Amino acid sequence: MSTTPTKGLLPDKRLHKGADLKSLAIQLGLSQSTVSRALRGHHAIPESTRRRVEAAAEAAGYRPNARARSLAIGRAETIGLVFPLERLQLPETNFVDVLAGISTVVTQRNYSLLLSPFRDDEVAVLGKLASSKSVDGVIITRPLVVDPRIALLNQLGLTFVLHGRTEVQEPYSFVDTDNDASFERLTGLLLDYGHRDIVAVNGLSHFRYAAARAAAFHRAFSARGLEAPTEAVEFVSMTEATGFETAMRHLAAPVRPTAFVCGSVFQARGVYRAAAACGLTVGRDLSVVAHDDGVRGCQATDLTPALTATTTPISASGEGLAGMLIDLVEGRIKGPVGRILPFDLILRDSVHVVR
Amino acid sequence: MSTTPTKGLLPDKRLHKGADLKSLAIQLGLSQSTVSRALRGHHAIPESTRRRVEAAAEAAGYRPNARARSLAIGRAETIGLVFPLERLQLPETNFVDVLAGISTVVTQRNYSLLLSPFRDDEVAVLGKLASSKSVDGVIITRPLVVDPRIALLNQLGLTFVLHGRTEVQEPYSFVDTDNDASFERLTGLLLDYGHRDIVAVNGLSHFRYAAARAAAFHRAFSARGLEAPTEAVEFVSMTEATGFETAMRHLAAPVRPTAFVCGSVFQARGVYRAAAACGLTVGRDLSVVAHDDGVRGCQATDLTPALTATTTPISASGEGLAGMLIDLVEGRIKGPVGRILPFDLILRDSVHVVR
DNA sequence: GATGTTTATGCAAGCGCTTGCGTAAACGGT
DNA sequence: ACCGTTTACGCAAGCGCTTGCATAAACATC
Repeated sequence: MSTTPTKGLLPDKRLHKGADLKSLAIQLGLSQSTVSRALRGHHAIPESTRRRVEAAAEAAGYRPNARARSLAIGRAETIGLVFPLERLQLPETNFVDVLAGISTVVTQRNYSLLLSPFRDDEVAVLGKLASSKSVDGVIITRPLVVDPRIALLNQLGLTFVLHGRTEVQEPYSFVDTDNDASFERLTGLLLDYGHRDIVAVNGLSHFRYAAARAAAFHRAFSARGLEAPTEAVEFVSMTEATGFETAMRHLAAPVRPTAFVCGSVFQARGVYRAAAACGLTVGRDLSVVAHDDGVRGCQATDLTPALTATTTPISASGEGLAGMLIDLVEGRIKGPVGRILPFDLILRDSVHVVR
Repeated sequence: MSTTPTKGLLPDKRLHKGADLKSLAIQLGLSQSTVSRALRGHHAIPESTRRRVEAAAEAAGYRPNARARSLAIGRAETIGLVFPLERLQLPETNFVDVLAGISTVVTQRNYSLLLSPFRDDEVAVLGKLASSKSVDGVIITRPLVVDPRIALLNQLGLTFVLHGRTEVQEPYSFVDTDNDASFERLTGLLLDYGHRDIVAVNGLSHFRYAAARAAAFHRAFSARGLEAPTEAVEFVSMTEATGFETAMRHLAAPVRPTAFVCGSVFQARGVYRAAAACGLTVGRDLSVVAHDDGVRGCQATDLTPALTATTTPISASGEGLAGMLIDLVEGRIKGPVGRILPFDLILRDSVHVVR
């Protein structure tokens, strides 16, 4: 008879309440060490024993107590994702895709994912995560131009990976999309179509990506021996409303821009609305292009005319982040490392030629 | 001098690498027991000592090792959220709001949130969570009409809370929105406006909420001494496309329905499109109402005409779930308990009167 | 001053696992 | 038959915390 009482039919072995190592060892007439090693596929354990142990473990529905194991091996086999709670509350679904990518890889690699949202005090959350040792590493997001978290985390000795880049001396690992090139390409496209009075509807200037995009915007001009008009770059939030307002303001100016390059499809949608409000037809009287972060429910193709935009694999960046972080904590790779994901430019119908 | 070497300026105490209990105890000239108890605010520790210990802990940036603590107290102070990965990938942002609510409360109550997505084998995930003891309890979602997970979890002895309800004998705790009443109310509204040929665009029939809504739909008829037309309830997925198809099919039938009651704004949007395709004006030739789960980027007010719909506090259900689960695992309440969140009906312009 | 009661603190045994080191048995070579 | 070498496994010491049970000092009681 088995030591685990069988209540009724057990359609699945996983239904057993898990026993512990000790009971399993006793039941097998082996020591805990041997059982543990057999289960971990240690060498020095003959194939025959391993099989026997594995069978028994399977039958008993045994799984090592994760907390005890963590304590013993000194790793949690868990990574944390630290983010402002609002990223789950705003319309910006972008983050959710990243999250999907992260959790895919984390699960694949047999890790756990700890969600650590914060309202204001990210530093406190990071400190807590580090000192309570509940995770082996963290993913942080939305870097500022010069981001203080890099120094903090290095000092805390907490392994981390940044989603994006930042302009600091300290070493850090990251995964980012190629914002810079994307924006340069979009701007270049407009310039090559003859546009000169171009307005960049950019993100908020304290975020590094926005700063980078502004620089890229200007680079596109200089690469062609041109100079961007003054006050051509607007640093505003990533919403439809700001896209609308910004566009309205510029369309009412004495020198009306002929094109807008936007940081997101949301903003582009606002620009479309402004165009309509001004009696302009996008793709004929006004050109609009954008960087498309693949936001759900707000696709470049949903607009009329369909929006010419660059596109990046959002959930792939989540996968990249998680994979890199796990490699880092397991010591499979040595940081700092960085990875920049490419973008695609998809030409649609929102750009017209200026003669 | 302090035992923690100070590297440069420390703008924040949280920057210290956390020491452990032992060092802290030695440094204070106390035993680990006393320090531990002082930190936990145990009685039998005089105020003076407590202060001294707390100050030292704060200064050293001490936080108990979560894994060791878990092991010792036998609880993980962590709850799990088990869900199909696709819920993060589909346009359905509903789930994200629930998640936001959950993480808010989890954080507030000083717990951690473990995300456990699965691709196919939810049973395996639950079994693993249970036997590896990595969480104190789990939140499960999307109940079937008769959901086998209830029995499974009860057998595994894993505390859980269900988001929704199911028709099983076994005890379970849950938080749900008042689907039944909501659908009955919507249907009743249409009936009271004189509609009789009403089509319910419902969710897939294996989900309990869809079954409940179908029943509610019929209840509304019988409450008025009426009978629903045959094949009035369509069990389809919650997308714009199925809303469109379903509506097109019915609008092409010999007896054309005068109203649709939809399970979500997505479906309603599809119905609107179908109406347009058939040259019908919603709110004049055709009535549409829906249950609004508050999906972002697809609001009842975004449609033209604005959609009459019921609305429920989605993130509140997340908060309810997390709060209930934690109360349960801490033994503050005894299960099973259930909570049904109310809905509001908001009248807009998508309903017309049939004489 | 002997006895009972608080009050303040420490000892040490876990929690369930991993792992360095030790050892007995089996093996191989000469 | 003797002595390395594997081979297969067990012992026991942790990992860092909590907590039941002691203990010692201080105080009150008669």
